[in-house]
Amino acid sequence: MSQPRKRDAEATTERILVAAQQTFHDKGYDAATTREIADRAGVNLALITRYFGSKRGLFERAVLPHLSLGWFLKDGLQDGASRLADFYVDTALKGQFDPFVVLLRSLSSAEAGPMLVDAIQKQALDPLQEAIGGPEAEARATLVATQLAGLILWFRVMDKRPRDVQTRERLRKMLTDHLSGLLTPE
Amino acid sequence: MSQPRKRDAEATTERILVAAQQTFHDKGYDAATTREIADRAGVNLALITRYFGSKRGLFERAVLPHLSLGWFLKDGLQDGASRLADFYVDTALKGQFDPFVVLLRSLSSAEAGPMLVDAIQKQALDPLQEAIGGPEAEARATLVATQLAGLILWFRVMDKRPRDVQTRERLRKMLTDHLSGLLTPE
DNA sequence: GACGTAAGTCAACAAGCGATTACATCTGCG
DNA sequence: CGCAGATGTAATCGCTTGTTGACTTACGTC
Repeated sequence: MSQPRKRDAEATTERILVAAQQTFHDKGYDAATTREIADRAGVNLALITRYFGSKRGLFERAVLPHLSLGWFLKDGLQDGASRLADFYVDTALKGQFDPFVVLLRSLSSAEAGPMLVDAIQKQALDPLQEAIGGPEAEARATLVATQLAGLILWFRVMDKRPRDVQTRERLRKMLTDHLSGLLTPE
Repeated sequence: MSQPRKRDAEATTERILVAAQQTFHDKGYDAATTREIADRAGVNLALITRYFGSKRGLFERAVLPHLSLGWFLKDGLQDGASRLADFYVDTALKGQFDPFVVLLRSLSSAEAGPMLVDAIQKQALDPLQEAIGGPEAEARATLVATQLAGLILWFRVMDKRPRDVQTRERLRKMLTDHLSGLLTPE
């Protein structure tokens, strides 16, 4: 059994990364302060600069790599519509780290905004468009992306997820139909 | 001919309001500084406090009253789908004041966020839901709102409006069909 | 033309921010 | 053991922010 070392750079960077994800999720890039991240990690403020160079460097490692849509695309587009609808309407994530929520809460940031826009294009939209294929791919991918972005905004950022199950069930069904028509040419 | 007065409180407040709309549109609530607003208005910084009490007071008068969907709902829902699609896909507003863009860029703000969420519910979503009517009204209104919010995000905040007219035309048509199905029960 | 008040100006404050510095302490290795 | 480098700490720097209060200037009235 390896005794947990009192000084362990690897464990410390990991604690900082997790604290950073939580804090960026809750506040967005600008409003999240390095002091709060350090406090949540139970770590001295200066260690953020030491291990990640800057607040920006921390953001690049804590958030940017997770913007991929790979978890969805890797299983192909069959059943894609219902899988997306289930995940975004039925699944209630209580404040858990979601990189797309970070994106929505960091749009106004002059520093983080451009990074995020670039990352989501390359990691999410381009692959989705390619997976759809055909001459209408761009239009279809845009509608899928904007519909999902709006739902994340509504449910997870503005916290307006419908209370009653019946409404959610109607929503899930309508959304499934809509996405299904968009993902697979009829 | 009334000579423009050198000292005119009414004109000054108006200049501040316009400058505030532009600045909040470009930067969101937190990132917009009172100094930049004052500069854009060609006005002394302290006048913002004098006329509006605080940055928050200025925001409440410059942005909140414009979140209504009245411009759309007043003509009823017939042709509503194509009117919305035209406006959000075809119309290219170059950085002009759009209160919904301000909302998207101010989500992370602890001060402005709650105000905006509350205002959009009462001024936009509730009226839309009532206009649609029927047992499915909430689900339908939610899908309309999230689809439009996503488009505003994509086109006007992230600046990802498709370049070529053909893609936009496809997009406009698909969106019209989709919204049409949502706004009027089939 | 003096004068009171509305309109506008100026310098400064306290608070919070990211980043840096100099110092203390622990750990692994010879 | 003894020491060099890795790891952690505390204090502080320079900067920007919203807000404030005292000051100055212009306008309308008599």
